[in-house]
Amino acid sequence: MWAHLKDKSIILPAITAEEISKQVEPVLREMEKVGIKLDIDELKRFEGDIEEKANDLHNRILKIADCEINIDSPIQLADLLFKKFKLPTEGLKKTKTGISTAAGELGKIADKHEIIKLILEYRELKKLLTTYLKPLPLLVDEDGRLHTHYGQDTSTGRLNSFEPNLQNIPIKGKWGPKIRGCFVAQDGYKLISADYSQIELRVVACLAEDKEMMEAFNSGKDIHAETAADVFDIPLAEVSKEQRRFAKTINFGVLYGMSPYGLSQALNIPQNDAALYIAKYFDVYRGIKDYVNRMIDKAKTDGYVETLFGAKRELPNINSNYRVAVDADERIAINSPVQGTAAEILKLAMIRLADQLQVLGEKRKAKSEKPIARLLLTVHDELVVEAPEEDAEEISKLVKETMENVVKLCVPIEVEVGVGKNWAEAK
DNA sequence: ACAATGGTCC
DNA sequence: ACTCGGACCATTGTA
Repeated sequence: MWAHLKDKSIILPAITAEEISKQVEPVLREMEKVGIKLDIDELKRFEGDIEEKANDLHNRILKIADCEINIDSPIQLADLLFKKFKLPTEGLKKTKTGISTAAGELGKIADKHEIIKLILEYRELKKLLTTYLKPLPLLVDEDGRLHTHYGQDTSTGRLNSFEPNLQNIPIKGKWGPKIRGCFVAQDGYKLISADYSQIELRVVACLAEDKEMMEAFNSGKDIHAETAADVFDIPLAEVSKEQRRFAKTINFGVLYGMSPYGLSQALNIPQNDAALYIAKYFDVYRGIKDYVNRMIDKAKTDGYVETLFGAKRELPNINSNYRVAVDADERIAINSPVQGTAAEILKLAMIRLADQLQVLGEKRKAKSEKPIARLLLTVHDELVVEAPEEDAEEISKLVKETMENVVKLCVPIEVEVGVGKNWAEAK
């Protein structure tokens, strides 16, 4: 499917998707066994702080509600907001059971009643408590380390993490970095975080062989600003914050098979405007437009699409009579090769890195008893490594080099590395 | 036990 | 009326 790419600037190792999955397997098992240290004392302190705040919010909400409802029940909450308080439901999404109380919907009526802000804040804290702060300490071993399990049974080839999932540890908001900061290096060690910069956009630029997007990656540092300049047809220096934000959303939207409606929702603009931006985007990035059409055609003809290393994704509904099902499969056809190829690049990097760290460990064995650097975590486009303090800077360079050179695409692959005592600091 | 709802991450 | 890719997990409420 991608054979035509391979005789150009792209250089891929001779390995199949199947073989990548097989070879990454022992790497995953070792990472599970090693685990990552959790600073339980620190986590408990945050738990106490947040529990107190959540309780306070809970009390204030019930006082305003002036009745005994369960705030955690969307049904009861909707009754309170839309029946008792008669808040406007116009423009709010509906669910099978009534009016949606999802954060995005409540945000739309946040200025209609003081209780909304309290509910949103309560929800945020409750989430942190029940999903992270309370359960995680129960799962650490006698050495204070947390051992996730990694799987590969996803539809795109990405890795998944469970019991516990360490791929959705908070990072945003006031508390995110504090919680991530509780994932720490063991004594005498540092954590190295290395993440691919815009890997999926770089991949699609290459799969699509889009001249303009390749140029953006080759020339500029800030791809979203470059895209804004291209789409709004202005010099890079004149791109406003707003325009960059738009461009960023469109760039992401492309990877997901965005519709005018989806973009209008994401940007909170009229659907007509969104349609115009998309049209302009595809006008500028002709190659991307062609890629989208090629993937849909391919799916309709063959019933599947595939990644750069040949992992297939079946699309059983692509020729169905139900438009929603067809639309859904079309979006998958657009996204899967991109997401899947990015996943393959990361897994390949893990295989290579594990290998190099192994070699390094053997060399060092003579001099020191200390285990050398070890791979701890993988989060889709990021790797977390634990290395002896004195080696951390050197190892971080090795990690970066390895990740950047595991394949050669038509645009440079860039990896951002950071070193720190904990996961938050390393990012 | 399971569906529905909601929320965290990339 | 509804709509954007891929995961995991908590809670409610029903079966």
